[in-house]
Amino acid sequence: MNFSTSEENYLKAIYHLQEEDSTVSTNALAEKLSTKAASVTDMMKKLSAKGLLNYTPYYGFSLSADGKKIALFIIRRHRLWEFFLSQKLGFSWEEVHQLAEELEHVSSKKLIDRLDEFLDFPSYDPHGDPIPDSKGKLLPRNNLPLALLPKNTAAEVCQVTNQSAEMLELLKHKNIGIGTRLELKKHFPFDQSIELKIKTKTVTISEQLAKNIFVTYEQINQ
Amino acid sequence: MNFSTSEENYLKAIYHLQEEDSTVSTNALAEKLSTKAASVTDMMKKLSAKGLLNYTPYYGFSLSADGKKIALFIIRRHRLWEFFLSQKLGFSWEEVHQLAEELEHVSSKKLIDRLDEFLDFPSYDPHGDPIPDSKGKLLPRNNLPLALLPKNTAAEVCQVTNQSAEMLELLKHKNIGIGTRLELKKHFPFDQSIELKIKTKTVTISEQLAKNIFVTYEQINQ
DNA sequence: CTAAATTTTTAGATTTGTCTAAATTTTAAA
DNA sequence: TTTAAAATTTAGACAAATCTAAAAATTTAG
Repeated sequence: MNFSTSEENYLKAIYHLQEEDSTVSTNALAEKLSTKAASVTDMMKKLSAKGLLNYTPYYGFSLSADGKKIALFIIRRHRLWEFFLSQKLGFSWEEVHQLAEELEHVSSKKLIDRLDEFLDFPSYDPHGDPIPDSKGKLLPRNNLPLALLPKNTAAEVCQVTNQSAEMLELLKHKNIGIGTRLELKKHFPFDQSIELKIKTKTVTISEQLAKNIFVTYEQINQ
Repeated sequence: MNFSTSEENYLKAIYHLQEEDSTVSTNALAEKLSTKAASVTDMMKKLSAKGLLNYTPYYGFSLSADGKKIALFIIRRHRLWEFFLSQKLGFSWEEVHQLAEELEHVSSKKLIDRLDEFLDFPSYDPHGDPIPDSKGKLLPRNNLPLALLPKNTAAEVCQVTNQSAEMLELLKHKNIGIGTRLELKKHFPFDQSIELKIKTKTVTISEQLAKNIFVTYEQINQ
């Protein structure tokens, strides 16, 4: 099935509002989408009829299993484009979102899967939000300050706080960005500096820099 | 000014039809866009009112200077995306067009200029059609079989005829694709093989392969 | 537990892009 | 040069997505 840009925007907005509250109200959605309550009601009838929503008039709505699946694919497209714009085209994190809002509606699955591959299957977008994989699965967001990463464990940079020009310059020089895969090798108590392995190289990072870098790694099944 | 997807498609179609005939008829445009003559007339009134067309009812239409400029920017977006899809995501030349039809309507100038830079400012798309530069200028299309390129002249691969898997495998091995910059160094009459310089490397090409590769180079101002 | 306030839905209108069918204009042919 | 054929435009309708204003349902407060 194919959806209009407008339908997709509604599905995505409902998904995000559901992260806060399991049921979404007409007004909340209208505000999120900068539209009017009456327009929301109209669209809710439409999405309900397509089986994407659980909707009881006057009592709010939530995504059905189908609706949730579609929302995750839209979010996948959005976040992969954000990653591309940031990593490959050098856009700043503020610019990336608006552009991805447009690109996300190009819906070819093959295109998105190829883009994913081209980007080396990143798990997190430039804002540190997880990117659903090609089956719609999301990694849990378990961001960890780099300094707390267990040693010799494959991890991925998923968020970088502080976006000052100075810090970005330093990160660029060290070839570290969102999606960079690394391992923590050594930790020196004297100045809290750490040594990382990135691909085959060894890189040293100061305490100040490490504080601003967050990583995730595959948790061992418990 | 901003244009709807539909307006953009009309402008682009008129531009292409004008390459054949300087004036475009309602029916020709309707057929090109798989729509009805009445819809075309409606849109022509709209584009006329915006000053993008020269339009005399019953006598066809042509793009105004403004309309042409906009059409060229849309074509720029289309062809840069085609180049990206082919070179970076590995799509075949048949698949590329349909996907670019959607991507071309994302209209941020900054995005397209960055994409252009990322792709290293290619002059030709995967079909060998010239890509307008950021000012809307098109290189003339002066495709030349690789074997006829003057020696020691910087040139760019702009078209590859024959898309058999075997040939693509060979091209890939030799790191040759649309946009590859090269110079002809030597030509051996014995077997008509040629030697090229690509970046800093020397590459040998058989007569059969050379026949399928077309290049352009900057003509000296005459 | 009623009445006011709030939220949501309905009714009816608007815009964009499209369509069919009818009317008009141009072109071509006898 | 008149008339039939072809091309184009106009008129009127429709679907999608939106809006405003009014009506209906729910919530909250006294």
